[in-house]
Amino acid sequence: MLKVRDAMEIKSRLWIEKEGKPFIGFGRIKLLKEVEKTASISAAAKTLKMSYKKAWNLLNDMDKIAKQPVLVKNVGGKNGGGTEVTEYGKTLIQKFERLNTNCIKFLEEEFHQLDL
Amino acid sequence: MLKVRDAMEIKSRLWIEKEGKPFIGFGRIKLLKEVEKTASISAAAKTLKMSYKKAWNLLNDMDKIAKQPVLVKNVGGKNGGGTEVTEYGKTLIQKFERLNTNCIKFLEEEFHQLDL
DNA sequence: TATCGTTATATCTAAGTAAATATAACGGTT
DNA sequence: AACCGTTATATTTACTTAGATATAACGATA
Repeated sequence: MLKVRDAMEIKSRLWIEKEGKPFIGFGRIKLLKEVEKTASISAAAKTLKMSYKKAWNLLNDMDKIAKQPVLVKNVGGKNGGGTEVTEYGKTLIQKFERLNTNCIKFLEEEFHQLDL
Repeated sequence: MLKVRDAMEIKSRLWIEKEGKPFIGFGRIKLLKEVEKTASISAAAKTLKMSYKKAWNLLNDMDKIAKQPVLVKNVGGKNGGGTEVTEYGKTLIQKFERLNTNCIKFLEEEFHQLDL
């Protein structure tokens, strides 16, 4: 017998590492998307209610690990500068989100034919 | 062109919640397996280098959430007592580990046909 | 050359979490 | 009844991590 409403739900988090160090994951992709939208690290940090330092650290670590540049940062100049997400960075967002979506779908299917 | 050795690797963590509260996940299942092996919370905590309190809390929370008892705890008596994992608890271990294995396999396949 | 908002970076403070410590309760065994 | 090793629980301490704060560097623009 199947229950109509089962409060149990499967959750998952996935991320990609390079040599044991985190490269991209849920939080970094969310941040990267916000940078893409605002073209600014500080603005992205603000909307995500995250300190600028933390955002900068996350993005910088990611950029150092990536085989191609993820960000183009401009210091000074018009409006103080800003940060753009490269085409490579945009593909990272797309690929990670697709992977995550597929994983969730897979897990939902597997989980629903389980009785805990 | 495919690289022979790509240091990038996909990682995942999955867990099951009930009404927003964690039910079982990587750490709890690992602990539960150790309790099954040693028939003792304190012994399991010691081998996993975890404080008894933390182990007890994790197991107790899990047990409270489960629809059936996961543990049979004996206080006092021969050897001070001990803790046994119920048949239901054993099925939880099996099902979670199978789910996790399947998920990893799925992600590996998806990930390997990705170029980051 | 003064201004502005950003990136870049260090340092200090706070908070949340884990760990350590202590102690009570328990009930077969001796 | 005393002992033992466990479960059960509270309280205190330590630590790691996150957050706040401060400040320098930058370079187009006016």
